[in-house]
Parts: sequence; C-alpha cells; structure tokens
Amino acid sequence: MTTIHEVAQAAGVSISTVSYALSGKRPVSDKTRTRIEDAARVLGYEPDAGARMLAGRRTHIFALTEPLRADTHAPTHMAFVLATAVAARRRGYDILLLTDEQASEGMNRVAASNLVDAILVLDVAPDDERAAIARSVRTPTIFIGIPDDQEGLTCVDLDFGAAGHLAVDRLADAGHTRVTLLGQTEVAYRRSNFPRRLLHGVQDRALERGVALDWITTGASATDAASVRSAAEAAIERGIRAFIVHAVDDVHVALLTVLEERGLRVGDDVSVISAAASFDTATLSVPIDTIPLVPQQSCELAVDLAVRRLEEANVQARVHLIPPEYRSAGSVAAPQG
Amino acid sequence: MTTIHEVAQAAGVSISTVSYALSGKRPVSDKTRTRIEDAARVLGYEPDAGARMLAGRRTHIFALTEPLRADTHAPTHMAFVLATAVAARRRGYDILLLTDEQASEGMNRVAASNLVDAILVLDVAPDDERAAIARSVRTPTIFIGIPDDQEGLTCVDLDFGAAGHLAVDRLADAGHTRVTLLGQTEVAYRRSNFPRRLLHGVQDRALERGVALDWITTGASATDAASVRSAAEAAIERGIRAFIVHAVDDVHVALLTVLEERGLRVGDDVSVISAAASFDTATLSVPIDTIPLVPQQSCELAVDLAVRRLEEANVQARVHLIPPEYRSAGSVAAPQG
DNA sequence: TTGTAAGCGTTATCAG
DNA sequence: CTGATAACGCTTACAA
Repeated sequence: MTTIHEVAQAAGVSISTVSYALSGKRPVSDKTRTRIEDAARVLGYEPDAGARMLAGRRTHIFALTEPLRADTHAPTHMAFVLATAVAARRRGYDILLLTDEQASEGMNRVAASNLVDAILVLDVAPDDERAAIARSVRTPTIFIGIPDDQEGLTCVDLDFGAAGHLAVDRLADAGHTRVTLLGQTEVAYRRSNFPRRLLHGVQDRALERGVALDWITTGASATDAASVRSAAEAAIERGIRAFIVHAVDDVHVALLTVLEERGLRVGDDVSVISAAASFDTATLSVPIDTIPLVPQQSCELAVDLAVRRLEEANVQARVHLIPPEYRSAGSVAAPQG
Repeated sequence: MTTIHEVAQAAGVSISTVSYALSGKRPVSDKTRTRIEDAARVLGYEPDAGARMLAGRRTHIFALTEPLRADTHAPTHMAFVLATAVAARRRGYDILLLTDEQASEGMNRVAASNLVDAILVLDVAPDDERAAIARSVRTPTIFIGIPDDQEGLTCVDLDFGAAGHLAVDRLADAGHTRVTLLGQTEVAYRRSNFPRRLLHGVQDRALERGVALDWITTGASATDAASVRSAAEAAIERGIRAFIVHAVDDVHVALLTVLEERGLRVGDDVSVISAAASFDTATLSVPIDTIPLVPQQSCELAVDLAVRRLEEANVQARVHLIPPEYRSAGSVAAPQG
C-alpha cells in the first residue's frame, strides 16, 4: 500500500505539501505540484479512506436510504438510485446503501459513527418515519420526495401539482371539457405522496377550467391489463376523448391498444398526455406528449444541496420543487365534432 | 459525539477494556462488561468509523459493483442487490454501491484506498473486465455469476446447467419427446453467461434423452408480447405440448394466454416448467412447476465467502455452484393421446 | 512557498 | 482479568 510518506519522499517534499498539492487547499508552486502529481500517479497513490475520515472529518460517502417495499416499481427505483450514484460520484462521493426494513436504525447508525457526510432519502412516504430521524441527527439529510410534515427538512421533488395543472391546461386549451385521469395503483395513493399531489393538481385545475374529470386507479399487477382496458373502453363509450396517464408503461400500452382497436387516432381523434412517466415514452407505439419525471434532475439537485450543506455555513432547510417541463409530440388535438 | 473515552469514564474502566468488552476479542468479567454495555447504550456510543478503519484495518464495508446496462432486468437486479445488502448487514457489513460505467475504476479506487473489506461483483458478463481487476487487487473479491475465464476467481451461482438437466428430465420422465424452450432475449445470450449455461444444460440433456428441442429467443421489449404469442402458437400447431420457460414474467403470461385461448389446460393437456425465474411465479394465473433462482441463496453464500476470506487464512478460490431445486405445482403431465 | 508537529478515535501489543 | 501506550495515515493549524 502506498502512503503519503512514500509520495513525499519520491517527490522530495514534506507530507503536508503532498496533502495540500493533491487537495488544492493551499497554493503549491507549479513545478512541485507536477512533481508530486507524477509521483502519486506512478506509485498509484490513493489516500487511505480511514485516515482521511479520522483526520479530515469527511468520509466522502453519502448514505442512500431506500425502504424497498413490495409495491416499489423496480425500474423507476433503479433510475433514481443510479442517478443519485452518478451525481454523487461526479462530486467525489460514494453511495452507501441503507436498505434496512427499519431504515431508521441504519440512519442512526451511520450518523452516530460518522460513516457518511450526508444522508439522501428515497421513496418518501407521507408519514415517513425517517423525517423524525432526519431532525434528530446532526448529519445533513436531503429528501428526494416530500413527506406530509416538511418542517425543518430539505426536500427535492418534481412539482407534481404544477405537472397536473400543466396537463389539464393543455387539454383545456385544446378545447376539451371532459378528461379522464388514468392514475396509479390504489395503494400508491396511500403509500406515497406524489400521486396525490399530481391528482390534486389535476383536480384543482380541472375545477378552475370547468373541465369534468374522471379519476381511475389501475390494477396492482402488471399482468392484469384487463381492468385498464375496460375502464378505457367505458370512458370512450361515454364520449371522453382526452386522457392524462400517470401510470406504468403497461397502462399506457393498454390504453393505446384500446384506442387503436376503436380506430381512434391519437393526436387526431383523441388526446393523450403522459405525466411523470418514469420509463421512456418513446418506446410506445405512438408518440405521446410527456411531462417527464427526470430522476437525474432531482437527484443532481439533492446531491448538490448535500454538498452545499457541507461546504457552506448556513444553508436553510426548505422544499425545492422542480418545475415540470412539457414535451410535445403531437398527441393533443381539439375534440372532433 | 460520544467517544470511547467517555464510555470508559462512565464505566470507570480504561478505554482498552471498553474496546475489548464491545468487540469480545478478549474475555472481560461479566460485571464490568455489563457496566460498559450499559454506559455505551445510555450514551448512545457508536465507534467512529474512520478511527476503526485506521486502527483496525477493517472497514466493515463491502463494495457491490453493478454495471447496470440498458438491458438489465430491473426487478431481478433489485432482488440481488437487496439480498446482498440484507445478508451483508446480518454479518455487520454495509454495502457501498459501485455503479460506474467503468466499474474497473471504482474497484481499483476502493481497493487502493482501503475503503472496503471485500468486493462483490454482480451481473457478470462472459468476458467481464472486472475479472482482471479482481486478480490484480488485494481486496478479496467474490463474483455472483460466472465469467468465461474463472481462473483464480471465487464465484457463486445457481447451477444453471443442472437446472436445464432437471427441467428436461422431468419432461422426458413424463413421456415428452418434443420440447420448446422459450428463452431470454437474444442479446442476453451474448451479454450474460447464465442463459447460455441453462441453454446448454437443456440441449445436452435433450440429446441424451432423445428429446427433440426447439429454442426460441424472446423479444427485447416487454411490450411486444406478439412475437412470443406467435412463436407459442406455431409450436402448438406443430404438436408441441411441453415448454420450458426461461424468461421474464410477460413471456410466461403470453404463453399461458395462448394456451388458454386454445383450450389447453396446463398440467393436463400441456406441460410447462419455469426455470430460474426471478419473479414470484405464484402470481401467474396457473400454478407452474418452478426451478427458482433464489437470489438470497447466492448472495448469502457470496457474503459468507467474503467473510470467510477475511477471517480465515487460506481460503482457496473456486466456483461454487448452487444445486437447483424443483418445486412441483402440478404443471407437468404425460402427453395426451 | 514549504515544513513541523499536534491531533483525530480506535485497535492491539505489552505489561501487570 | 485489566491498564497504559504505541501505532494507524492523514489533515491542518502554526511556524519558518
């Protein structure tokens, strides 16, 4: 194992100069710095993590707590984990997984042992027990998602309410007066916060714009497209020609299949908007207007806030809502006849 | 932050006694030990991770490298990550995620900086570049999966070849002489090792038992069940009444749907075995005989091997194949007529 | 611009 | 069975 001593010796300087040259925390003359960097590279020097933690009181590790419930949508979840890991790595941090059933135990443990510099919280529930922990530990904690009680917490999330407004506005602007929202599973509206926020955004704006709204929850299993199909068919029978979909890809597929069977062309006879979809809607058979979920943005901002909390003195806790973006693909049209 | 000093003071002993009492690495009298444990609990003492690493040369962290390619099946992947994290935690280890595109960089980094005690490798490719890294670093490395060149590596995996044998044997024993294997995506047979191993197991045993075998790869997208359906229909037309399925749940659903449409009852008119399925086959509409993938077993064994490598002196590298298990559900029957 | 040296909080070696 | 104490490898005042 190469130590800082050996690098110092090879470069003919003291160990503190090596430390400063590599961390950049003190100006070092160009020629000695290059000499040090060369020596470090040649020797394959990498600072000992333990020593660095102990002396520097920085671990360069973030914890990521993810409860992983049975109803977790795996691809979405993975996208968030990956996005977090990538963003963290770009800032020089590694990710420590906390998948305990009782995430609380893990949070307390890593905080008490100074194992991590900050904690990132994923898959936030309305009454998330991790909110209380976050308030009680000294370790900076960032929520990706929003619990009911946000007092004193730093949270990051897509503005699902605004996404709901946006979707209704586009359909209302096009002239629709009746809209059906194909929503998440029933349990999702209890276990998570964001489906409700989108729902309320849609409901409120529908009320304001005088749009009649139907809201349908979709089946729990990806395998039973049947219920989605019949719900869509019923809506069409009633003359509905505008859909907002906030659901997994299978639900999108089921809806599009029904529309095609009925000979209804999307963006022509019928309007469809996909809101906060976690998968790539470009894989669908028809181009669909989308309000994307962008895990990258949320996770990058979360990592950014964590770093800021470590580097700056008084960063105050608040909720950061990311404004939704509307990606047009021609799937919204004025109602026919 | 509570230190070992404060615990020692509170318990009226020296810090070394505290260390030994809590680690159990030296006998400590019952009464002083309880006094120490009480003090530690009351003060909420948790050893400082950095100090522990530096002094003890043990980090109590395992790295988990996961390349996360675009074609990764998210639910399966998550099951493995979760199983690893749970198993590791049970032994007192945390998991550090290494999701770099170039996993090699991460492995070298955590090894050189002594950030982790061992490295666990997931989602192993046939020509995995991480095999070379594993051989070059001092950090013990365990593969969950098997690359082509296993020389000097410690690997853990389900015995997919034996699983293939088992599946064919059951069908041949029941009297079937023609079998269709509904396999993974085409790309999976190039990117991963295990689909090939199952395929070869099936092919070899089919040859031995005089069973005529068809092998079909399935579509890349979960949304196009159509190709699976037509393949299944073609097989049925040709009189095939025995299927081995090594694929995602959608493929199972598509096959079962076709069978039902044709009025073929599973376990009666037609035989179906699901091999190495990563999802819960109990959610399917019909009970299916299964050779389960058991991520828990692989991951537990991997963690176990890692711990053993740290605690024992000479554990020699080798491949550990987990024998497949057959779970009957009545979906295999003798061919009719 | 560079060097010296005092910790950081444990573990583990030596004594007792 | 218990106590001192020397590492562990680095960061960061404090000096020069």
